[in-house]
Amino acid sequence: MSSSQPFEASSPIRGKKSRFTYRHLAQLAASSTTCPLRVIAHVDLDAFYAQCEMVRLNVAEDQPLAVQQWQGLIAINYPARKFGLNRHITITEAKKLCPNLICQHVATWKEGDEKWAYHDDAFKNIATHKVSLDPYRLQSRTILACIKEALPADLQRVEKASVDEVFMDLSAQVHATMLKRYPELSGPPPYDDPTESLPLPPTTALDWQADALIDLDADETEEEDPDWDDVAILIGSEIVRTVRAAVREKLQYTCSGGIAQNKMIAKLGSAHKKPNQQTVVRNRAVQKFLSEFKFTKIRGLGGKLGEQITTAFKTDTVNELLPIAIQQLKQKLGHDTGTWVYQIIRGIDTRPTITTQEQAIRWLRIFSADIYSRLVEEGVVENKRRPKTMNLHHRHGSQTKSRQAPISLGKKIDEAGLFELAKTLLGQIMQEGQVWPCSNISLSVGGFEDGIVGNMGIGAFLVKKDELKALDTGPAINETGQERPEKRRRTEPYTGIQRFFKLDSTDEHDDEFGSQYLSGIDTTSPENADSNEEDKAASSNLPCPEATAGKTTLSNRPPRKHQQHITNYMCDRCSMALESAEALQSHQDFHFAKDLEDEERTQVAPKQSGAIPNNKKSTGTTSKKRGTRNSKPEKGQSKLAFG
DNA sequence: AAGATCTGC
DNA sequence: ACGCAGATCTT
Repeated sequence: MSSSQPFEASSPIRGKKSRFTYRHLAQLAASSTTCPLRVIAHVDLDAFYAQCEMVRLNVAEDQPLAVQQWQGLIAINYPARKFGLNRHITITEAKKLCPNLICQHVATWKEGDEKWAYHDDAFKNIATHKVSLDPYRLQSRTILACIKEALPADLQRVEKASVDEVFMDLSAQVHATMLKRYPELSGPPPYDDPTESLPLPPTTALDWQADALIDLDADETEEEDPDWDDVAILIGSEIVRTVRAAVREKLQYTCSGGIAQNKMIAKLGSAHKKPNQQTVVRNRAVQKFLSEFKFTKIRGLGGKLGEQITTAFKTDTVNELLPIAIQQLKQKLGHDTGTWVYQIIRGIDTRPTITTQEQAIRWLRIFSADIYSRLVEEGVVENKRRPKTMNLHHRHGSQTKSRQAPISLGKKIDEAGLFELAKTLLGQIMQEGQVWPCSNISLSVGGFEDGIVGNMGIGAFLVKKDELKALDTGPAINETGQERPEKRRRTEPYTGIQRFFKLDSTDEHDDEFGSQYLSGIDTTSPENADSNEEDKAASSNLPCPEATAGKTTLSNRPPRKHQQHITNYMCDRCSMALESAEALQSHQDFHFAKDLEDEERTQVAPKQSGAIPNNKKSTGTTSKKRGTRNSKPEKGQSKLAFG
């Protein structure tokens, strides 16, 4: 239990203002990922496989039980853990330590059977049986449905993170509850100015009930009045308690919860006290909470990257990593990874998502221009090389989708054509189910072929789309009835396994294709290179048969190498890309100020804002301005940052 | 699309 | 420390 005391009721301190504004409140309603009031919960089933078996076999709650897979144990319930059992001991050791233990083998498919079943003798039939985890997946689905049922249909945002974990963005629901409980928040902001501070919450004691409450950071005191983020997270905690009670009552399962401002902290929170408890990590407690961890506990740092950091900085604790300057981190880990680590150990795990089709299309315009400029460098204009397919990747929560399409033969490749094709692919992705908010969208072209110098004349423009598509995969004859040049045909993927020419491959060296393939464009250009010498050596002068543009990288994973990283912060109003959340915020405030000015001048609220750099009707203009990859983008303009 | 590798459980 | 599955990366 927490050692902290509950808040004392006291009168509001006059003259003090909330740190939050009406804009923040509106962002909360919209579940904006950058909202400082945001409430995220992580719910984790306790020893999940073991609980599944307990429920299935209807054994007593305090009965020690382990789930067996061949000769090993893959799950131990909490009663059994009291006997010192863990996943790495043998069955015999386990039984010795806990004679009363139930060892239940997982279900298996028996050779020839039509369905999996629980076989008593499975553990000695490893040769003829195959493990089935289907029972757990089925339970997982039932539990997820139960969780969703416990939340308001119109405000819920539930994301399945794994078979036994769920993230919930409670922001919208918390917002609704706040308005109900504190009617003073419902009114319009003073002067209709969303940058106005909210009134402070009344300082009646916040009732944290039985939650494990993480102590506040050293420089914070409980005596200070709570602000709205404390209220929001408290409401979130109430919701989580309700959800857990529903799962417990309807399905018998216990789970643990973490409530915090972002996914990373929420997940650490749910693991903090188990089983059957929930932990609240208030914003004012994040630093203290985090500093006590080994950073290898943080998602994404458990593996090679964590090892790399440990080696580089001779520590595995968050505390000792905190004083390391961001430049140092960048130097040892690369620009993107360094930046990510710097932020993640400070509990910062929030990047904006793409929330509308319009916003996605604005990115696609940028990506198309970027890819086109790379293609120009590749000699696409001179028909030296030509990509055959375009691929659009998309991510919504944990769900990813991708669509690809052939790039019409015969047609000249240009920026507008690429953009149109990209939009078509986006349309296809949007046709099936939930799409927004989207945490990752990326565009690539691939399947490069060397110089097509055949007679691809005016006839190409007279062929319908569908016919072109057929030609793409069909016989090696072009639309004018001519056979394709020999060189072209030889690069077709006959086998279904893709093969690539080296960029600089020649007729004499065709047989080497694929040997030096590198996925993703080499972004380690000299002027932007990070100081990882090994990487530089590996990537310089290597062929780049695939051009990828655009990653709005998922915030809860470290960035990857060899992937171009595009500034994630784009203004909704004018498509301008900014370097940071702070920059975006002040940029938007600029819009706001300008709107007010305009309003005063004209007395009529103009809906249109000022500059729209990327929405000019001719994409050609912007692409010229952006120029080739060698020209550094101007500050404040749409900008590509290279990792 | 298929195989390889990484990661977490 | 092992076996498995899902995600991500490579080809």
